[in-house]
Amino acid sequence: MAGISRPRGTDDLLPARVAARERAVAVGMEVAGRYGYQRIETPVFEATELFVRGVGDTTDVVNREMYTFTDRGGRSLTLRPEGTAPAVRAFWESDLRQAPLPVRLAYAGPMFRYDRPGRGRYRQFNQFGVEVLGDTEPELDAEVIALAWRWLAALGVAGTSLQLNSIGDGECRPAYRAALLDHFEPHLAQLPELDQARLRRNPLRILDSKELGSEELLATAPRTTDFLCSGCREAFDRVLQALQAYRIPFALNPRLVRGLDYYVRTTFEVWHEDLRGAQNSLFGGGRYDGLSELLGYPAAPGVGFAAGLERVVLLAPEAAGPQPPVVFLLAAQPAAAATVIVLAERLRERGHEVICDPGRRSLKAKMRGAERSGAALVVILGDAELAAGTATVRRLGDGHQAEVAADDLEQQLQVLVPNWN
RNA sequence: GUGGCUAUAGCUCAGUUGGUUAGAGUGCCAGGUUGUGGCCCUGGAGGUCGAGGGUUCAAGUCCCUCUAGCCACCCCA
Repeated sequence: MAGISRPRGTDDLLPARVAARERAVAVGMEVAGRYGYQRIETPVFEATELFVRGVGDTTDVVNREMYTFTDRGGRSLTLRPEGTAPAVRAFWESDLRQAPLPVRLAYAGPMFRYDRPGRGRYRQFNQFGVEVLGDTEPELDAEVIALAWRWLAALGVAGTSLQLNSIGDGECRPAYRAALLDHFEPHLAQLPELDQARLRRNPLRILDSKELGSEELLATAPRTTDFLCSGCREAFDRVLQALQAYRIPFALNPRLVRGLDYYVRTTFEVWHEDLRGAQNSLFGGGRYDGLSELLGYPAAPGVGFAAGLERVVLLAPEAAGPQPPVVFLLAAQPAAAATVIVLAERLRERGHEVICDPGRRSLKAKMRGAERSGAALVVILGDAELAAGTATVRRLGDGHQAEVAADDLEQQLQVLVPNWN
């Protein structure tokens, strides 16, 4: 087809899919509200520096996936690739910092990453996420996970598994990193090229390698959880205990490392069996106690998660909720057109959903239109009704039909459809 | 960013070894006598066969480039 098509990796949402996504967000905000989280919105673009410093300049997100541009004032701006760094910035720039800690926040909105598109992966995608700022209590990690878990349950998403790990902090991670390097270094030459590069750039990343040549070495590699310092060890134990109290099943996954640099201690992802291969991650998150300082602010520990709404919606069963009854008002003859419009407006003012067809098409065509619109009732006005001051009301479905006084239309409609609201 | 597969009406797809005006189902519009939907019947609109080049007497069918989607990798949501 000629003409201009939408940019790669973007999508037009038709009414049914808009409704599905809005439902996912609404349910998420409702569940979050029950845990005391309040919604915020931050700009879609931010200073580029916010992500370079927050997410980390060794990450793919920053290296090659950012939509960065210079505005007319010479500032380098970036369409946000994630929501955590903006939330921390907003915390410090607003009076949230004076609120009692911890601050519990929820957000939803579009994110942008210049990645190669595929099923469940878009260049503009939507996330729902929460952040808890200003507190290091490990039970908060479990709270965030619980909230996310309940959200999926409320949407009817089944077949998920919670993958959990602790990657330590500034105190114990250097020792672990050294042990990891010791383990792989003697065999460096035999490793696939990709994994050699990983060891150089970001050693932890080798843990989620899927390269065949590394399998054996990975199986015997040291585990993050064996190197935790006492602080991290105790915190992780408390997370596990809290999750048990929440009755949330989890799978310990010592090879779960996350791609963003700011994570410490708890990391987690939720996987789904039907999302094959690369895009099996429904959402991910973790603790990021050092992020605030990376951004140049005072310390503010935090924990949170972000979920990909496109992937969640892909797995959520259709919610075919009860549709409000719709009235279809039509003119049988041109003379009734004005009256049809007047009556339609009167019903709309009272909150009813009304489709109006005062045009010149045949009655038969209009009736077919009414049928296909999904309306519950048709109101017909023509020469006969005008002369008598009445309206003909027909119930689609069973074909019941009645003549009612036009002035009394709304009340008569309620009689014909008992559960009218 | 790497490799592979795919691309024909709004949608789902046919289209035989390259050969006349490219089809079906569904959807859409209109009719089947005068003011009535669903079922049925009939008719109509709608495609520069993703875009651009090339080979050939002849290309939807073969070749190249580009674009987009899907799969695997990379990475993540």
